[in-house]
Amino acid sequence: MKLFTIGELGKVTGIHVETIRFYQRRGLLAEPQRPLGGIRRYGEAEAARIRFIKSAKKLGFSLDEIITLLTLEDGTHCKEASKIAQLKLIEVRDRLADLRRMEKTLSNLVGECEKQHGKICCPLISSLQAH
Amino acid sequence: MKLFTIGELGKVTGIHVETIRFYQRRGLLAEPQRPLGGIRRYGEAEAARIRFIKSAKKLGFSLDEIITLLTLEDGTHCKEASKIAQLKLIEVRDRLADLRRMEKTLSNLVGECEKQHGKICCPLISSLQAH
DNA sequence: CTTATTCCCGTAGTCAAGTACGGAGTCAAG
DNA sequence: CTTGACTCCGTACTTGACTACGGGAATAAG
Repeated sequence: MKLFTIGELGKVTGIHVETIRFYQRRGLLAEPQRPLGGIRRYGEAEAARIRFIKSAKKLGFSLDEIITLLTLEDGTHCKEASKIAQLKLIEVRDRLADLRRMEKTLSNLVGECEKQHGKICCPLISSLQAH
Repeated sequence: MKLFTIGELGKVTGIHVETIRFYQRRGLLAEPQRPLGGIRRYGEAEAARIRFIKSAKKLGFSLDEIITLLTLEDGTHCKEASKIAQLKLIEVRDRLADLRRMEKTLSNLVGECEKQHGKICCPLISSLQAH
């Protein structure tokens, strides 16, 4: 099992070292114990956690929401986890619907745009109307 | 065709008035001409545009990206629009894949969590692994 | 051993996206 | 025709999420 320094961790995840340290302060990531004044080492689990944060951010979740999502991972308090998961699931499905509409509209647009010269061709806004 | 004041527009869209004015300054929304020192009026089109901005934000797009998306709507310069749309489409599909994985994991979690007492039950992070 | 690189940690600065404020103008109800 | 709510506009403040800085410690390479 390979161990990284924080710099290497930053490199493999594509996240700035200072940002990783910021996530640690914000409680998204635990700081491994350092061997008596030495340097902390990180494993694949931490890298995975950071990649998860990265993806969730891209999907529009705030750091606070991501903290909530990450507590689901822990496997402790399953009952509450299930409740939170249900709520998050609703949000996720909502976003999925919006994204699907957007995807459809964009792909139509790409396909049709050049054919319909001079016509109003981009009903993107209406794609997200069914609030 | 009903016309709103900015306050009413804020109410029907659920967006703070100051935020609407901020969007106008940022160029996401045109300010309708005001009748000689009078008060501006807005229609359904503006409301739709704001709802679109709201949805796109929720999906993790920045205001600058949303400006780009909105230019697609205009119907002018179809060729460039098509190019931009293709790029955005890739992003959107990428997000869709992530969201689908998250959705699947969450719904599994909700279904399975209570059955598997005491087991580690929440492999949420791994759901976004296949970056 | 020295020197360069990287780590540690606290503090401060930046940027995007709002949100608040205050004074002057407008409008609709009574 | 006044009063209260709302608009307009500019400026300033706040929040979330980083990003940079600086001085001292640790480790790796020569």
